Amino acid sequence: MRIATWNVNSIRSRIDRVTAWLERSDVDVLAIQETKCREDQFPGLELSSMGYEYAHVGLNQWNGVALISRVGLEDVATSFAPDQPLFGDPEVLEPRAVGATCGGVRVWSLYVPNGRELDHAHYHYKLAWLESLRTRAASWLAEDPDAQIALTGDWNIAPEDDDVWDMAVFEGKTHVSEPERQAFRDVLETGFTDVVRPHAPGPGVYTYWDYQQLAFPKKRGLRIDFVLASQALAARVDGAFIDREERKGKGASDHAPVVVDLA
DNA sequence: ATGGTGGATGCTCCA
Repeated sequence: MRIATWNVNSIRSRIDRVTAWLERSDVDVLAIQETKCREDQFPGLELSSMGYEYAHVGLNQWNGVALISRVGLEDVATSFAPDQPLFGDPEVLEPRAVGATCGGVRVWSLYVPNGRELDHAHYHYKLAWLESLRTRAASWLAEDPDAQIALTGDWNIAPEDDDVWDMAVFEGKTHVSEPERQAFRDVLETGFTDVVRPHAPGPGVYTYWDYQQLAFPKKRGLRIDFVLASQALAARVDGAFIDREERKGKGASDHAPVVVDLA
C-alpha cells in the first residue's frame, strides 16, 4: 500500500496536476492540504471517476483538508479532538484535520496553523493546536498500542537546522523557533516516527520552496511536510521519497508530495 | 533565461 501527503495550494487550480500525478504515482491514499474551497466546490467527480473515495472539510477560501482513498475510507472524523483549538473572530473550528481508516490504517490529513509571526495570536494558536494534537495522539496509542496511525500533512515546522536552506534567514521567524520544534518533538515522543527521513537523508532535502525569488531552482527550501507513523505502522514502511519533480514547471504547488510505501 | 510569487477575492489577506 502506498500513502502520500501533499499541500496542493488550491485543489481547484491544481486539479489537473493532481489527477495527472495520481495517474503516474500509483497512490492508494492521498492526504491533501490547502484545498482552499468549500465542500460544494471540491472536485470530487474528477477523483471518484479515478476510483477514489474522498472526505473533505472546507469552509471558505482558506485552509481545507481532504483524504482520498481507493482502499476504503471509514470512520471519517473532521477534527482530531473535541477540544481542537478554535481561531478567528468569531472563533471557529478551522478545517485543518480530517481522519479516516483506509486499508486498516488510521490516516490523518493535517494542516498545522502557520503561526505568521512569533508572538502573533496565530503563533499561540499553532502551539495550542499542536499540544491538543499531541494529547489526543497519546490517548489513541494508550487505547491501542498496536494501532496503525499516520499523522501526515503540512506541519509548518522545520524541526532541524538541516531542514532549512539558510538558518540565518529564519532568525526570529516562525517554523524554526524552539517552542515549535519542541511541540513537534513532543508529538514524536508520544510514539511516532518520521518514516521518510531514513529514506531521504539531508541536508538539502526539502518539501517546500517559496514561489518568490526563484527559490526552487536555487534550492532554497524547507522540510515541513511529514508522515509520522505509530510504531506498528512504522514497522511496515519499506520505502519513502519526496517527489520534487512535481515542484517543477508552470502551475506547480509550492509543496512537493511526500510518499511512503508499506509492506 | 539576464528573470524576481501565487491563490482567492474583490480594491487585500494569506502563505
